[in-house]
Amino acid sequence: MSLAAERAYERIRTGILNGEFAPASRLKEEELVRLCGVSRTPIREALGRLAAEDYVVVVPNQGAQVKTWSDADMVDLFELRALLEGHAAARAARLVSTDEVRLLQDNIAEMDTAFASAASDDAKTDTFLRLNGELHEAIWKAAGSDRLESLLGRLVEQALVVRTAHQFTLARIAQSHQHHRDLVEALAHGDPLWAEAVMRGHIRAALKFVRQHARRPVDPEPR
Amino acid sequence: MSLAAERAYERIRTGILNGEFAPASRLKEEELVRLCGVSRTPIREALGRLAAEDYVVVVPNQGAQVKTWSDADMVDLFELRALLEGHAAARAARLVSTDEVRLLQDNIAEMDTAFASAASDDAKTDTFLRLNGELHEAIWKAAGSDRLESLLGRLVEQALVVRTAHQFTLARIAQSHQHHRDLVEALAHGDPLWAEAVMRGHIRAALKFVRQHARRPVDPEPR
DNA sequence: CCGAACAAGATTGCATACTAAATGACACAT
DNA sequence: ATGTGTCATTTAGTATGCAATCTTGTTCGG
Repeated sequence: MSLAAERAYERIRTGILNGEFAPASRLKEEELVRLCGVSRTPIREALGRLAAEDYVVVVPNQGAQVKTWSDADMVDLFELRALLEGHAAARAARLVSTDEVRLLQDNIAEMDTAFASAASDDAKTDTFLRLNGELHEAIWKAAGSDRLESLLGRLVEQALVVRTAHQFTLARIAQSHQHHRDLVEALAHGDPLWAEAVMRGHIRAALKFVRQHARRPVDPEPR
Repeated sequence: MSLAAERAYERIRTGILNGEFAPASRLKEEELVRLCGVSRTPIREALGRLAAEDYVVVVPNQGAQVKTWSDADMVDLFELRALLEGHAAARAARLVSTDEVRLLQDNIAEMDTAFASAASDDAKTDTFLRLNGELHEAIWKAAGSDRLESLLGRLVEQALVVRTAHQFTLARIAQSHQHHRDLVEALAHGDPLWAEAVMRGHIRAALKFVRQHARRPVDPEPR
């Protein structure tokens, strides 16, 4: 996908992730033309890709709508994540190199530092979100399966759609950070069963958090 | 995706699955225009979707190529299948209805009949392939997760790309059929662990078969 | 007052023309 | 003879126009 289409894709995707386009809101092509500064052809290409990645649904002759996720969808999503990220953690425990372990330990240490600092809670949350993403991605990569890595990338991004609606508490971050600490310890020991168990627990805790703080499901926009 | 694009998609996809377009062969848009009888716009839409589903790779400004799968890719694919189909079988064992069990038992019985008949080996293979597909899909559906179902659909179709290269022996079909029989028994008993174990073994046996009969990987077409 | 049919407007689907990029062949220099 | 630069050809990327379809507001009949 080249320049114009790529730009449109990024722009629309970002808009969905940060809530600029509400769930179930309709995405009209002409509207997006004005927004992205490209013509309808690359817009359509971008929408097709977003549909393939489950960000939007495209109904023939009716255009695209931002996809809505039911509570059951979320449970499904996190169950799959637990299964696949657990699997990835187990594989990573077998395959991870000492260099990669060192990077993971650095990640933990950096978060420890951020906790100890005098920064605002928001700053700590931002740091956590960044380090969280880096740590998970490092584990996917260490699992040594391109397919698993890309599958997880997509699944997790879909979970991010709802995250904007949540406030992270420091307690929640501390809990998550402890999981990460356990995870890295399991990986450093090369213990697949341990790593898998911790990862599954980690994801299920995230699900519980999301469900507790869930917004009501949004009704489709009337046409 | 609407009429023209849908037709182009089906046409190209079928061509890839049945070997008309060899792995690594280049798919030029004008060529496909003549073949599918639609203009370039829906062709591009179809190629985009095929790329999202990993049938082809699209390099910007260089067009589309039929994707090639390395041996390691295949191992990866079947490992994921074992994990996810095992998971689906376990869920299905908990959720399956008596009606669905009856349909699965009918499926087994129909294959028994086909085995006992005087039909040619090819006819038996065709029947097996159909019933095999129906049985697996029934289990995915019984697992009660739309996301899992669609994920498995895509994963398994990718495995089909290599299947055209293989001759099924009657012995291989009989082995697979016995797995199916065990699977249905486990589901009828509502035993998730049993169902999952059988399914995992079933998929790993399929991997062994594919690898034993694998063609050499194809080099990308020179440009 | 409600519902169905219709018509005007809006929006998507598809084709095509134009632009930009990459490939390949040929000539030239080394 | 081989490597390199240039240019023609091929192919992909994008914009736009027209046709087909859907949406919606309105009117007419019940």
